[in-house]
Amino acid sequence: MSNKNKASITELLRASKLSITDTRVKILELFMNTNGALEHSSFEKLAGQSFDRVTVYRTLQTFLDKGIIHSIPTTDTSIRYALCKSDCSEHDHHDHHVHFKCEECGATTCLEDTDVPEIHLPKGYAMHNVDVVVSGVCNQCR
Amino acid sequence: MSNKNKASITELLRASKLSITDTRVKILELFMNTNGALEHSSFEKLAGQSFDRVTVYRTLQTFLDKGIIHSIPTTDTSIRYALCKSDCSEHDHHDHHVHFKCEECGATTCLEDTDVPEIHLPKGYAMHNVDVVVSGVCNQCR
DNA sequence: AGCGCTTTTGCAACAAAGCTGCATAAGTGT
DNA sequence: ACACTTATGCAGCTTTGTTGCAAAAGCGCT
Repeated sequence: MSNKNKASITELLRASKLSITDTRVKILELFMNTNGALEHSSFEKLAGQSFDRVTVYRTLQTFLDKGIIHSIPTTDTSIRYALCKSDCSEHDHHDHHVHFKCEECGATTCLEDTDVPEIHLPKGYAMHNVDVVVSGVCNQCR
Repeated sequence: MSNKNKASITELLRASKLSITDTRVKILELFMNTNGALEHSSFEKLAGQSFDRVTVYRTLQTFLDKGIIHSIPTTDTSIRYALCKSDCSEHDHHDHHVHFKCEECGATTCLEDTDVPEIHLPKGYAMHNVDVVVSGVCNQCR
């Protein structure tokens, strides 16, 4: 982890009006070092026993509320989270990229450059958010 | 539940080479009576204690394997299931419609007539399946 | 209808994921 | 450095999902 990233983590937390704690810094470091989505169990594996399960849940929830991370829908029972791009915030959340889940390595990644196409709903439906999850084989696994 | 539906349930099970049991018939009835996706806890609410939790899990897994139902990704911890259209089967599964989750009533429905638009992945990615989940307010809740 | 064989079911026990309340610890502004 | 607020850790609990095994139900055959 470079000093540059450390500094930007501090900045990010401050911008969200969150106090800077070991847990939050560590979890954000993990997100930045991992190019992809993390589920809860990842944190225990990556960070060991260094902090309590409950703290991880609460930290993730806080980050969600502040728009620092977003959740990715899955067909299994765990919830995956990924860092939001810099132009997301608590009240203005635009997360219009495609999520890709690799069937080989299991990793879920955000394809930032793949736009979600426009979807036309039937009459009477109001659209707030669109999640697209593509499954297949990623460029690393072929 | 009409006799017509009862007959078609029997047919459906037979076509999938599954024996016809009370649990399977009852669960399929619940699917047919509910215009939308069901999560596990729904079955306990709708069917009461009439069968064991484990049986429900195993029945749903069997239906998934046979292509009778499909799972819908969610950002919460439970898995939702919906009936597949008649032209799905174990080996030829085409479930190219949009799923809609209403933020008011919480219901998840399949918008059979809303096609999933084509998505162009970056080079090196192979696409097997696309899931689209739109959240917003449904036509019933406005 | 009855018989044997296979498949399903129900039970018990377990594992993982997630939440809540409360006391302690750490961060923040002055 | 101090008081105040916020975050963490612990204990305990709920929900969700799984596995192994014995009993029960469904199915094909006569």
